[in-house]
Formats: sequence, C-alpha cells, structure tokens
Amino acid sequence: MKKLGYDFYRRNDVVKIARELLGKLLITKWNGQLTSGRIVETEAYNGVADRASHAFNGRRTARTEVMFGDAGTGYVYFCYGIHHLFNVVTNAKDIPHAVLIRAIEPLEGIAVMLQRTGKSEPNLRFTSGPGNVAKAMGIHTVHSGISLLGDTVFLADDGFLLDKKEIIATPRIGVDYALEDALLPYRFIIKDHPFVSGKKK
DNA sequence: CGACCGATCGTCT
DNA sequence: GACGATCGGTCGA
Repeated sequence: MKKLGYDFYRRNDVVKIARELLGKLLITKWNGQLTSGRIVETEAYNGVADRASHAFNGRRTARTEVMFGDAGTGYVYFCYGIHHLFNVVTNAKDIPHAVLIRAIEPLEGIAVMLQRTGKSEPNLRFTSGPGNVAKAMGIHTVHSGISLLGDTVFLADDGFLLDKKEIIATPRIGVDYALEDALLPYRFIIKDHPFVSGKKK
C-alpha cells in the first residue's frame, strides 16, 4: 500500500484527479482508532471558474482559505448545520481546486464507524453520501487544513485497478444554484457499486 | 419508486 | 437574515 504524495495532489487537472481517486483508500487514525474505506464516488470543484465552488470568482474568506493552500490538504466544510463534508485540496498554492469525497466502501474499523454513526449494524448507506463519509471516518471541521501527507488522515493506493468502462461521469449533486456549471460532468462513480449515493448513473 | 420536508447552525451579506 | 457541495423519514401512487 502506497500513500498518495504531494506530486499526486499537486497536478493541475482536478477533474482527472477526481476520476483517479476512484478505487483509492481513505484512511484515518485518530487516537489509534483505524478506519478505512475505498473511494467509490467523488466530485471535482474547479476553483475560481466554477460557480459550484465556494471559491468561485476568487472568493477568499476565513472558511475558504484552506482551499487556497497547498496541495495535499484536507478541506472540511460544515453544511446545513448538520453535516461535515471532506475534500482534498489539489493544484498549487493560491489555486483553490478541491475534490469532494462522496462515498466509500467501508473496509477496516467497521465497529468504530458504527459507533460514530450511532448504527447497530452496517448497511449500504452508512458510508454513502459525503456527510456520512465524514461521520463514519470521524472527520470534523477542526480537521480543516490538516495535511494529508502525514499519518493521521491520508489517501492511499493499494493496487486496486479499475477498468475505464467501470467509471461513469455525471453532473454533480445538489449544485443547481451553479447555473450552467451544474451540468458539468464532474461527478465520478464506480458503475453499479452498491455504496454509491443518490442517482446511480 | 419519487416528491417533499424538517432538522440545525456556521458563514457571508 | 438568508442560505446551503445533506440526510433520513414520511406520504402518496
């Protein structure tokens, strides 16, 4: 298993990175509690040119500042007063690209995930959807700005291979306010994967 | 199934 | 003061 490094995140094409993150692992180790899952759904947010991005038109605030930081940083955003959404910051410093992790297939530490989500048994939804991913992985807004190059939260490649035919691109979820950008095919899912959230194609 | 709705609060205007 | 990069439940067909 190989941790994804700076060179992976530093690249310019956030849409390509979002596609490549399918099949990779998301791992957290808080206080020695290991949880991991395979990424099965992502969305690219293409910086200042993207109406769906918090950084659209160069909007730079205390909250969005993390996206303007260097590649390989976690951007965590609190949504609807309830949910935490975990993103991976890509591209160079001052270019606010990010990839939202929308769903994972749980692998290790399922008992811990159940505890965090208040469930008694795993089902096909409890790590499906960005709010559920962060909840199961124990990610909160206090982690916004954390480096993904360290050992507490990071992404990794375990050699899992996906055929191109297994990858589907669709419009992003919940960004109708983004006008024409709402139609861009920036959401990537693994075809027919049971842990994909919402629409399956 | 799909449509609708309430919860709940940080962030920006 | 309005508004979400959501979720899970309910209701009706």
